Amino acid sequence: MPELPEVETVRRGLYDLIIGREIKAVEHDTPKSFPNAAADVEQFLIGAKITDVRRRAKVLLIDLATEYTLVIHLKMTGQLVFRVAGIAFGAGHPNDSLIGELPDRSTRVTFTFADGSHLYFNDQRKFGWVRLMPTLEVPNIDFMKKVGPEPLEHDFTAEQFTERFARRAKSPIKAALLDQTVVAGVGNIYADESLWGAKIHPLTKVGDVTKNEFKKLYSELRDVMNLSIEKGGSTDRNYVNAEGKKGSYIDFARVFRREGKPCPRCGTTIIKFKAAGRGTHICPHCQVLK
DNA sequence: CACTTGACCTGTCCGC
DNA sequence: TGCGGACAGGTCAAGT
Repeated sequence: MPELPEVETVRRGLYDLIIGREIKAVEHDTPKSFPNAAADVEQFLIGAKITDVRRRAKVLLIDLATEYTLVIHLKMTGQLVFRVAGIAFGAGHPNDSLIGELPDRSTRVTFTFADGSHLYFNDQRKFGWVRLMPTLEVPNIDFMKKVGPEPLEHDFTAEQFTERFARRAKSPIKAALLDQTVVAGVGNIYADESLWGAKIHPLTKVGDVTKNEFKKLYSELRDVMNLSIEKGGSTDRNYVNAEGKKGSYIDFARVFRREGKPCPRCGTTIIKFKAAGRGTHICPHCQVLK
């Protein structure tokens, strides 16, 4: 579910809500969602205060004063929702809330803070996970060692972006865009949206994408991700922010989940097919396979 | 090493 | 209404 803009939205929300809070207890319904040794939990999590909330690619990092970090991946259906004790943000709230009382049946991990508030990790499909590890070891995780640069960093240039694709010359551009070791944080929504913006067919071989097309793809990807962060991310099904509310980027999407509707640029009917193993949306007039 | 496919899970939607 | 199958925003491991 969540891609870079969604994870960043959760990060910003959590940053404002949980910094300085002290963890009093943790419960989980499945070891898969929280695969940590009880001794580590007792020593480095319980009683620890939260000092920072960071993000790298689609991974959330909640730093603790014990110099341990909660490393969290939401995968397809993960949610991290904060609730003040006794107050249900879901009930009686405007219709931007997707969930009601917590915990619910998808709640996998519950953190209870010393003041009685809670942080819930919900995950319908159980692909996601929360792991506790020393802060200094986080960069040594295989994923962190292999993951590509952050596309929204100010000093990340179009030239660097283009170079990252060089070794994937024979891949369809969409598969390479989704490859986290090329560039961090791109998922199915922003791959389709940025390829439409740059007028590139998703099955175009990387080696056939011109320098100018890469330049356009680079700026479209950054624009679409920045716009999404501004809109609080995309809620297609499950995604909610740290307060349990939906994001609205999907209302601004040009092709994603808009099959059968007109292309906003030329009016041609948008089609959906399978590319790189994923549902893929294009305008067949604007995006032509070379 | 580059590239593709299937697996991991649960829920929902669509066609019969 | 019931049931089987396809599909869902992400990685991994194992295959070629």
